[in-house]
Amino acid sequence: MGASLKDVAARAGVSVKTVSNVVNGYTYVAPHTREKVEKALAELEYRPNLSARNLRRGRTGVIALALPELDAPYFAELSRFVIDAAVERGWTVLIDQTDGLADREREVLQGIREQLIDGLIFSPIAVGREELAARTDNTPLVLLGERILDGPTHHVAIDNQRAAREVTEHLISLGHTRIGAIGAQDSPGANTARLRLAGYRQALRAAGLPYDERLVPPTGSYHRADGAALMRRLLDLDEPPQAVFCFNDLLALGALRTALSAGLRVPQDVAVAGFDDIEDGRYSTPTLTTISPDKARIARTAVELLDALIGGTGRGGRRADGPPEVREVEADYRLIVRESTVGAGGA
Amino acid sequence: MGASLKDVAARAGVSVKTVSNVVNGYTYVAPHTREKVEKALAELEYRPNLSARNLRRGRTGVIALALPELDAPYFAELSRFVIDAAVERGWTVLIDQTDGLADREREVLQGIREQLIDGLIFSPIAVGREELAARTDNTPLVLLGERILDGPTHHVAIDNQRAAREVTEHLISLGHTRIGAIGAQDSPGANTARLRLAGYRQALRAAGLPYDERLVPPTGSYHRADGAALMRRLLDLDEPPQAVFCFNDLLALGALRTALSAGLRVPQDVAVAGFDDIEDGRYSTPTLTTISPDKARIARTAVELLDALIGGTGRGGRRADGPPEVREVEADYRLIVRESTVGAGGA
DNA sequence: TTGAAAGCGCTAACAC
DNA sequence: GTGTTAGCGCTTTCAA
Repeated sequence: MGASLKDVAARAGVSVKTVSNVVNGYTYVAPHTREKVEKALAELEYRPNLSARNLRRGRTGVIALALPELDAPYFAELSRFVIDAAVERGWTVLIDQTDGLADREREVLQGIREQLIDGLIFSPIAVGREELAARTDNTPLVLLGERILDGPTHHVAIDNQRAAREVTEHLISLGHTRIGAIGAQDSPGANTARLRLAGYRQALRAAGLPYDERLVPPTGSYHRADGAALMRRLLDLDEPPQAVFCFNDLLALGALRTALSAGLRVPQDVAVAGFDDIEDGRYSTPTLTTISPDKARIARTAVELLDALIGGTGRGGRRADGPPEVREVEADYRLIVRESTVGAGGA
Repeated sequence: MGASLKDVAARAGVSVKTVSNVVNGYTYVAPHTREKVEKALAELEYRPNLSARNLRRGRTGVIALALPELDAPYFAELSRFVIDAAVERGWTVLIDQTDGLADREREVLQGIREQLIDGLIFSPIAVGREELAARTDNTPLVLLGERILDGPTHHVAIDNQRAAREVTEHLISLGHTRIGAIGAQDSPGANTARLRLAGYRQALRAAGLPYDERLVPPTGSYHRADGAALMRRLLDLDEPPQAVFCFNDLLALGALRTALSAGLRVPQDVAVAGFDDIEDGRYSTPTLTTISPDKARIARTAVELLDALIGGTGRGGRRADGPPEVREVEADYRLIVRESTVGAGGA
């Protein structure tokens, strides 16, 4: 173990407190003393022991980011922004990967890492309203990417239903009347799926189009493989859809692959739209029409909210104002129309 | 702040030590006592304070994973495996995003989070041999994805040069004689780039093909946009290449996009190969020929190595055997031939 | 089998 | 300006 404050104090011939003062940048240290201390600090290569500091301060400067899968591009992109925002405010981020498993998510809520983390940013998949309400751990929590409930939990999300409606309306405006959807889910927690499906149905209804269950095959997960498999099913129907709205870009990229390798032209033979605006969709051929949530904004807002809840900065400072009133922040999004729905010459 | 051992002890009418024994699952606690204590534990919803435990034990159960960008698919996929492997062994993982910046990487090496983490897995980009050697912090370290040097640093990597040679040989075997490369870098740290370029040149030389600098434009970073821009440059040459080896899949996907939207057929007009085998390349059209490093294996090996270096498990156990002799682990990889070099009918 | 008490390294109230 | 000291919550000898 490295040198402690005591060691440094002994070497510099001063008290522990003085060394602490220097280390923490307090004023009122005589220049001469400061110099001596800094010399000792350097010679001994002093590094503060964070465990001790945390124990004393009652906070760790660490927040946890719990999400389903780090390797799903949407979450990877989001994480990058969350970490950026957190680091900017002096926090260190610890990652918890739940794989969308209900048990793991429950563990996260009950605070496996409690006392190690000062706060938690959590993107739930499987867990629903009841479990959130049943939470006993009182580590500050901000929910991400979902409007789970109107309960007592702070969260930041886009309006999934409205966004889904807009995508569907876009497809309808293109003249399509037979529009499939990939991404419906049965599981109880699946809130995103439910909202996006609701938006899709809403748009159909408004346009006087029928809702055909065969065009909305359910899926267990949201990976490319699922999109590819379900697209195949849709194309095998007697009357395949003219357009397909996928509930995320991964599904859409899988669907795209299936359509293209079946020899279909996209969007001429079948149009495809996604959701999330991951970078892949900006470079696929054709490029992907999608909903683009303001990820940087979502991440920043979540961190700021959490920061306010914890009541200070990761560096140990204290906030004057109390916890914020706002508990539900709605983030912006944009519909981005690209080649997969409006063509472009190529492919 | 929650209940402490002392609170529990008071409530159960026993000493702190006894509660500690129960919490830590020690033997030799009378059943009756244990019962009492467990009751108190439950009633008070006791959660151990990790800062205190860490301070006492001298370890935190936390390791850091430092990498350039969480949103680059290769690193996202790798992270997922590193976290999986770490959690399996009782470690919690904290993420450090360096953006490939030399300064940030240096900070990582000097141990910004020292005393908070028991070990570090680091995927360097900018930093080179000297800086690694100059490291003073002695937190156990395992390097990832690079064979930086034959110095004193443990690492796990694939043979980049050999893999690059194999890809190039594959392109040559297809009859191409004018083969470009995208991904060369000038910066001093850029070891991956150097190794992959060396492999490329080696293959050309072995086949008696000339090395043409115009076919190897340098790049600052490894994103899709860079691949797209450089591909445009290659296509604008008087004699554009018949095939292009991109030093990672992101560059390749960008290059693919440029080629396709220029109306070229891939691989008929120009073949494209990548490196990393990220999932995007398995669903792009055409699918991407690439080098597939065994990421799960790399991650697991790195965690095991680190675990051994630290000398115990994250749960606080102790290892009997000393640190391992092996310092350089070479991971497996495979060349995966897909449509972007050998066609397939589609596109 | 259980208890008392020291001390991990640090911060902060208080004294000088 | 600087020093003394208590104690954060936990583990761990050492005694009982």
